[in-house]
Amino acid sequence: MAQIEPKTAPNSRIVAKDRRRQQLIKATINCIAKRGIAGTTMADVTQDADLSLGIVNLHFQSKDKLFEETLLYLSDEYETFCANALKKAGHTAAEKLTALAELDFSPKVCDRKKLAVWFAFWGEAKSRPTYLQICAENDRKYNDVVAKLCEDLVVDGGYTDIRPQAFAIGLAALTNGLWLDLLMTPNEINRNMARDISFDYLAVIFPNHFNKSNRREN
Amino acid sequence: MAQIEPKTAPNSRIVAKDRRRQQLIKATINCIAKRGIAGTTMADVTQDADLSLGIVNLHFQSKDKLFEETLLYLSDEYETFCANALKKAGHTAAEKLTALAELDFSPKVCDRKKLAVWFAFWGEAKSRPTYLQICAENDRKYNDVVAKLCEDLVVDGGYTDIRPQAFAIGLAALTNGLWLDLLMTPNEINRNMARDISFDYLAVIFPNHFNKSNRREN
Amino acid sequence: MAQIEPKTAPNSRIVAKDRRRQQLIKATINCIAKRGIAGTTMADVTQDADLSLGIVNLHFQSKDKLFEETLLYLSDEYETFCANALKKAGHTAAEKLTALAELDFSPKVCDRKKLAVWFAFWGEAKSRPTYLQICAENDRKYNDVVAKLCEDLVVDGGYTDIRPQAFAIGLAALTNGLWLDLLMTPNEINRNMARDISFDYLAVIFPNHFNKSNRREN
Amino acid sequence: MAQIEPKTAPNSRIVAKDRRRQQLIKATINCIAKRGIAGTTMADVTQDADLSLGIVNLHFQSKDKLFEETLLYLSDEYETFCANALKKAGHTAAEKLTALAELDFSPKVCDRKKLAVWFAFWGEAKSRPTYLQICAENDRKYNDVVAKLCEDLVVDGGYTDIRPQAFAIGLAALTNGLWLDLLMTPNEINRNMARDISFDYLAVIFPNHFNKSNRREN
DNA sequence: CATGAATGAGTCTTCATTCAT
DNA sequence: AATGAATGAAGACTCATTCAT
Repeated sequence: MAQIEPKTAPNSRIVAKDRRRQQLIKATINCIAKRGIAGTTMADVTQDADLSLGIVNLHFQSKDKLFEETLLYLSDEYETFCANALKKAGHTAAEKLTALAELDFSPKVCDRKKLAVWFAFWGEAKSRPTYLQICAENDRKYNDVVAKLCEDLVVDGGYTDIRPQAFAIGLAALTNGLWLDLLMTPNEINRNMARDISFDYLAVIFPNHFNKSNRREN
Repeated sequence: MAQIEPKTAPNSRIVAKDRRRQQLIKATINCIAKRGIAGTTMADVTQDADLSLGIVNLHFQSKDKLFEETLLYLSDEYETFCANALKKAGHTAAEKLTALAELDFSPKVCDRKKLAVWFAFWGEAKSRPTYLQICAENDRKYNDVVAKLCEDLVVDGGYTDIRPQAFAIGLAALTNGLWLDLLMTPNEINRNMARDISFDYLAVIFPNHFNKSNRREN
Repeated sequence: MAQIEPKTAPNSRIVAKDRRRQQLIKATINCIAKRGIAGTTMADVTQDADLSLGIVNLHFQSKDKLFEETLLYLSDEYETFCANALKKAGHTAAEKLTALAELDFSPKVCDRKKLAVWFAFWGEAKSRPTYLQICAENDRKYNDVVAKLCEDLVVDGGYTDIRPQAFAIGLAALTNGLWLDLLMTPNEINRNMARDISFDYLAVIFPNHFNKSNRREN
Repeated sequence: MAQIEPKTAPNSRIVAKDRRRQQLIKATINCIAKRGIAGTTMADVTQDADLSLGIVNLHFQSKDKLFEETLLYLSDEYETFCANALKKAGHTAAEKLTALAELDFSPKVCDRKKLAVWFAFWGEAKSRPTYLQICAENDRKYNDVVAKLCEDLVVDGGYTDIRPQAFAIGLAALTNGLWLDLLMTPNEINRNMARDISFDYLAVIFPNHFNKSNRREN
């Protein structure tokens, strides 16, 4: 309360610069979700951010760079979400896996706007080595975490015949596929249904650790 | 006179017209795979097809229409593949399900070029109602077929606690997610590995009908 | 007279293409003379040519290329003028040198519009390697021709103490310097005065072949 | 109080201001030589001067004004060089003419950087009345001085048939033309060669006052 | 005085579409 | 039916200039 907000702190300039960049990245996310990558112009982005047209080339060198940094932002944000979810979760592997799965279908990760942007970038990845690289790196990290947790479950639950890497790939694939459904057919599937399908997958693989949801109503 | 001139046969014009359209659609697929939707120009497409620049607007009204028809072409092609696979398959639901799963990871469906184009369209779908509609319709048809087969299996195998719709969504999601992996990280996963993951999913859901693959080498 | 102008000659397309390029180069010369290199926009050029904005990038790849080809055009044109002048001139070296000097101050070479463009390019040459190279090549050719003629005069006239290369450099330098005066102070010097100064230079160097002009009125 | 603080001395501000202006003009000369007039931005100039971007519009009103003042600076500098050269020279017209000719090919006048800037301005002069006026005024002053010296030589040497104005124009033209060669083809001509050609010109015009250089090696 | 982030008019360039041939 | 030169709207990017700090 009595604390003075240092408006003229020594590094206020740098802070402001970073804030501008974030502001532009947020606007870019909005625009890509609304208009797609092909349909998003610099004018769209700067108007959404309520800033002047020339500002993007001041803070990013080019449109390409802005888009790339937007993808990096999403990637970093997701990684942070995962790290926080794992930190807050209980100590068992099952609890951690649950936390990750819950995260993947929580509003802050799984809203149509963000999903649209992810798929927009994935859609361009084949023809954009930079996008491809960022996405692949992202995948790898997630798979490593999940595979590790799977190993712990296998040891703890006495499962046989489970390959952690394949399981991790499968779980991530299922999640991504469900996200696609949420993006494309929001009237036929919602976050809760998707989460249930995901947990059911965990339940059939690790019956000793997860129970099948019997919910038919969502 | 009595000579048959196939080139001027009554409906040869229509055939030629259709051939041109196909030629352009194939070129469009090549170009989108190579350059993405945003990066594909009319000049790219017509050069790839070895045709003149003006021809697209002659056979399709516009670039938008060409892209839309390209998506429709892919959609129809996939539907035809499914129909043929089901026709050739044995009469049991398990055999039919197997045929579909094999199809999804067969070279003619699951090559990186085509996957790239599918994801390119999915990436734009949120901001393009026409794309969205075509994709959603596609999904619906596939889900209906799979759900129906699932019902048969449930009846036949005495499974309880399986919701056919959710299973169909899950199987499709898993497939789409695995396609994404094949597109993004072709060095870490290949068609056979993906197919095995898919079949393992079938095996844990329907243990009486499918066996887990025990292959560790692919 | 009875000859039919083949409007649809087999190579009419190519002819047309070349004509467009010339049209644009002519317009570029006009614009550079009027507005300078820095002040000439693509819109200026295409408006002057009464063509559409996009046409430059159709026939030349870029503004830079257009300017470069404009310089090449001027260079080639001057070379052709020289060749023709030498062809038409008498057979003696003095006659040929006279023809070149007359050419340099004739209306078709020495009008303020063209001089302005030459100096515009020379002004940018230091910072534009391509311009520099074209101009240097141009200089070299002219010097070689003049030096050769000078050698003939030396032999013929029994001059001693004349270095052909230095003379050629001097004559060209004088011409270029006079052009600068014609460009900058057209009220104080005109083509005839400049030509007389040039011929006086020839006369003092080769008194046996050239007479000093005694004109005081121009 | 009684202490003299040079930094806050009565006119220190004006001095500092002038120093900044000079600093910026020097930087402008560097940049124009390196990048040309078209290619020189305010950012280039201020970076070269190691000053902040906004400072130009503080000390000069605009880019145009900065460039204009740069040309004026060069013009004034040259005039000062001439005045000093004439002051230091002997009392005869021949000595004074020699001093001017030496100056024109001395390192402080005749280095490629400065020549590049002169030609850059001359190249824009046709389309920039202000540049044209400054350059023309410059020429006029130089011509007047040289014509006056020429008159003295004529009287002193008993030459006939020499028009001082034409001679002055010719000498200046030769100098400017040689500068162009030094700028464009530095590998084929150097300052000494150019000076010799200039002095040879003096020698053939005023054989009683100047001797032909017989140097063949430079 | 000095700074440099911000602005936005101005430019080059691209490219879908048209249309004379 | 086919061609490809031409068009011009639209977009990315530059950069002189402003102004809050």
